[in-house]
Amino acid sequence: MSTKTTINIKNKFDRVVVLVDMDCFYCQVEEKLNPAIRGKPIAVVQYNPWQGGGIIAVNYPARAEGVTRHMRGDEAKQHCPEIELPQVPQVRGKADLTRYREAGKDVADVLKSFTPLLERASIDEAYLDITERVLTRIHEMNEGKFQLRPEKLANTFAVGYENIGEFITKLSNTFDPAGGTAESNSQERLEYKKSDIKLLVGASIVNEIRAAVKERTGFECSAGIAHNKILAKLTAGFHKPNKQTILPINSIPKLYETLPLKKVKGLGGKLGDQVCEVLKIKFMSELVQFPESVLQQHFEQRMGSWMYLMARGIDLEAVTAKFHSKSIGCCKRFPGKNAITGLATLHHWLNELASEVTERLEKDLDENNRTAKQLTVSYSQQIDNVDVSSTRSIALVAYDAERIAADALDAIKRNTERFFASNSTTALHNPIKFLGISAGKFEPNGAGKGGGIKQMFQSYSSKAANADEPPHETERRKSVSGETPDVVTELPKGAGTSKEEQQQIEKGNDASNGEPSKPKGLIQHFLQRQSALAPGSTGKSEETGSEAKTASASSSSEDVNQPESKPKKGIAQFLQPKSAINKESSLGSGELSKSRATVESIEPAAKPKKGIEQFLKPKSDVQQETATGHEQEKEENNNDEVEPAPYLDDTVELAVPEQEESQPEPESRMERDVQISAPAPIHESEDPPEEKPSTSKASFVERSNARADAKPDYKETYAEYSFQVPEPTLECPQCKKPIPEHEFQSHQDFHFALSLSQQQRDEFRNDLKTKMTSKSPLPAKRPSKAVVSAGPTSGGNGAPSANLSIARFLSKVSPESVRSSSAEVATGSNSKADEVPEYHTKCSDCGKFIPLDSLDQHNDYHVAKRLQQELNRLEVVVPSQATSKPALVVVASGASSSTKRKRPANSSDKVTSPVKQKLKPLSSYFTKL
DNA sequence: CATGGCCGATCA
DNA sequence: TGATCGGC
Repeated sequence: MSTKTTINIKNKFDRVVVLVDMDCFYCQVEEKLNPAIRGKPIAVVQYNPWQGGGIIAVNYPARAEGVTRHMRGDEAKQHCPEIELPQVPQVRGKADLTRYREAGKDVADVLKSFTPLLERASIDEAYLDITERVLTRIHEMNEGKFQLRPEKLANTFAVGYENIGEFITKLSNTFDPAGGTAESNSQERLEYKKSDIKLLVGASIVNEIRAAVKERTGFECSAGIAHNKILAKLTAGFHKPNKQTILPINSIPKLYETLPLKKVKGLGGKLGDQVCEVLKIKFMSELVQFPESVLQQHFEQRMGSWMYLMARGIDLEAVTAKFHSKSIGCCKRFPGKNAITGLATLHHWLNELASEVTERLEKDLDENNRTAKQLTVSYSQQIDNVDVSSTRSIALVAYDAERIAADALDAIKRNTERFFASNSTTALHNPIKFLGISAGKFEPNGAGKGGGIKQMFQSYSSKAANADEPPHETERRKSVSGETPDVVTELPKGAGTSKEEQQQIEKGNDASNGEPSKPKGLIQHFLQRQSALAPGSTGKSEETGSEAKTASASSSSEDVNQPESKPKKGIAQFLQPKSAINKESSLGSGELSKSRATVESIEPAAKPKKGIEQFLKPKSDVQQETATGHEQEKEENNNDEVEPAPYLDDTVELAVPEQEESQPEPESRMERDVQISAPAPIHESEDPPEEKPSTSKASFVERSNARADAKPDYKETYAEYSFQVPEPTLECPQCKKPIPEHEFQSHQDFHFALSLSQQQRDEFRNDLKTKMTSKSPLPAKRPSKAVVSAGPTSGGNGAPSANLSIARFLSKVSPESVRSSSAEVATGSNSKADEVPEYHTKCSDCGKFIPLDSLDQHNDYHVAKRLQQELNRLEVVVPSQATSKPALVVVASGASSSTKRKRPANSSDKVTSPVKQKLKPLSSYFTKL
């Protein structure tokens, strides 16, 4: 229970696991926030003043111009002068990510509406187990209630195939004369085929999911669809942005041949280096030769087993329902001369950090009905030019910023011998270069009786001082941890699932769990025929309490395996046996399939080595495309993304994927079905007539495939939404401009913000300055509840946060003066001048040209910086000692090689796409141990 | 001076 | 529990 939940190995390929990954998420968020920059090259930057700020996200237009992460803003401008560089908002002197967190939650909400089996992996990534939905859909297909039409698979790719049509063709072949050896072999192949069909059907669902995300949030994402989390994650990266990729089982071996081991999720760091070094290998494919015992002996038991299975495409980790973070924290670095050298400064920053966590904790309390019980303070100090980091955990007794800050300070003091410099009561002995505060160990609150959540909080925070039990320990708690029968996925402890959420999860579990025999008879219609053998029903989930948790997986295998006779239609028809022509032959990979027990005893089935190779090989040239290729056209299309969807006829070809030589049988049922549905609206966009003469020969998928690899054409892939009607606009009563409906509210905020008096901001600044000169960084105690409403809150830390949501609009100057001042500046934008032009003005402090709408933030930066330096100066200077050095000296930097956390040096080598490179014969895999 | 904040997992 | 690592 302490470790991760895993499924039974019998179900290793039974799940449909999806990783949804938002494309350059921060950029999209900024784009949505500021429509004026939509479609332009964008890089999101934080801490602007130094070298243009550090880039933390780059959108695809900017990537096409060579802009990368790791660059500073200035450098990006050199590569791409027209680039927009929106900043991460700063609050309390540090980057504030709430904007992105909220956007991420919006996305997650949409995802959750598709399945409760959602695991948020980061702010912009989530795993979904959609096995249940897939089975349902397959059932519907068999009953003729759903048709898998080509447009359902727009922007879908399959690893190892030229296009999705080829993959479908492959699946529709009823028998594989190819490898045609042992029965067990064909049995296995049959199982694989069933599994991969689930992926295909899953892809249609994922397309709907992504469309829903786009529709409801405006954000685009990519997805990987595979049988487990690791592979789904890996696969999601093969085609982006705004596309999705399937990883069929039989494509795994080939993929692995060119896949550097270090690209696999748990192997990206030191461990991966070690593995490569010890085993003298580089690619995933080379891993398969080592017995489990050897791997275990080199890399720990658990890890060894994991690697052993991963080498065979197996990852048993379940997708667990996890929506909320288990901890809420924030931190800040103080590099170089920014290191904290005085008590007051330390106190100041602890307060800032504590304020932020408190604010977020209160919000979390409201939303999730839980309270954190533990506080962890982490910090690093420089001792003899070496960074030493420490963390201490203490009880979190109240959601009170000052209390938290005080406790944190106390913890640091307690754990630091020689905290103060000699002879001083304010100057620190060791400069602090990093500070972090994090709250965790959440426990659910009782369902507040009658009262609102706020009362609950107050009662808690007031009595918490003595008792550290929350007011009511409750019945809800039981349902979470206790009695739920065999859960699919265990709920994270302390995930204070509130309200409907809990029910939803449980419902999901029931659904997947409680129905062992669902609608039977699914795809086997078209499969069963040639497989006279009764597939031994795979294990059910009941066995092994700790395993087999993913009931979805087990039930799925059940379903598929039920022999069944039913009126056919749906996919049965769709994928009906087409006559012989299957070009691809065997796809071996015997190893992949066997469970651990059996694997080692299996002979390396001599497989014909053509098979996979054959359809994997071409395509290489496509990805060679240089970034400069399709630039111009992109620029033009930029802001009028909505285009008619020509190429209707292309969709038809989905069913008739172009094959090198033999044309697919025109008579095939599959094709007929597809043609019938062809007139439906499609999701593929226009296609410039440059490659592959656009005769009906090249299928649309193929072209879009090329597209995918040729970066500059990212635009066209946005097409799946291109048939959407343009959003209606409303005229703004104030400025008379047409505003897209969904922007209207924020546009109103814009005017509201402008109308706010400037003095409000000035008060804040004055307040800061006051604190600075009075050397009292501690704000007056503020109400325990986070300030939500605006209004001239009297100073303190509450003020900036109150303005946060509209901060970016606040301007020192009135709208009129904005316009008039525009003359004196260079406008960085080249765009159509009629929409919200960008004005810059010169900062009196650093001389840089700053966009007006971020001038205040910029000024705040200087103020905060001065505050910090002033504090440091006062403290360093005060005591008698500490002397000879000028105020801010701090340590000769030295080589500072001491910095921990170095990054893998070669993070640059990329695996663009699996296929590529010269390959060893397939047989090299099955040499077995 | 310099990816900067994050978050989670693992191992002792 | 704390130190460290991995990854976004």
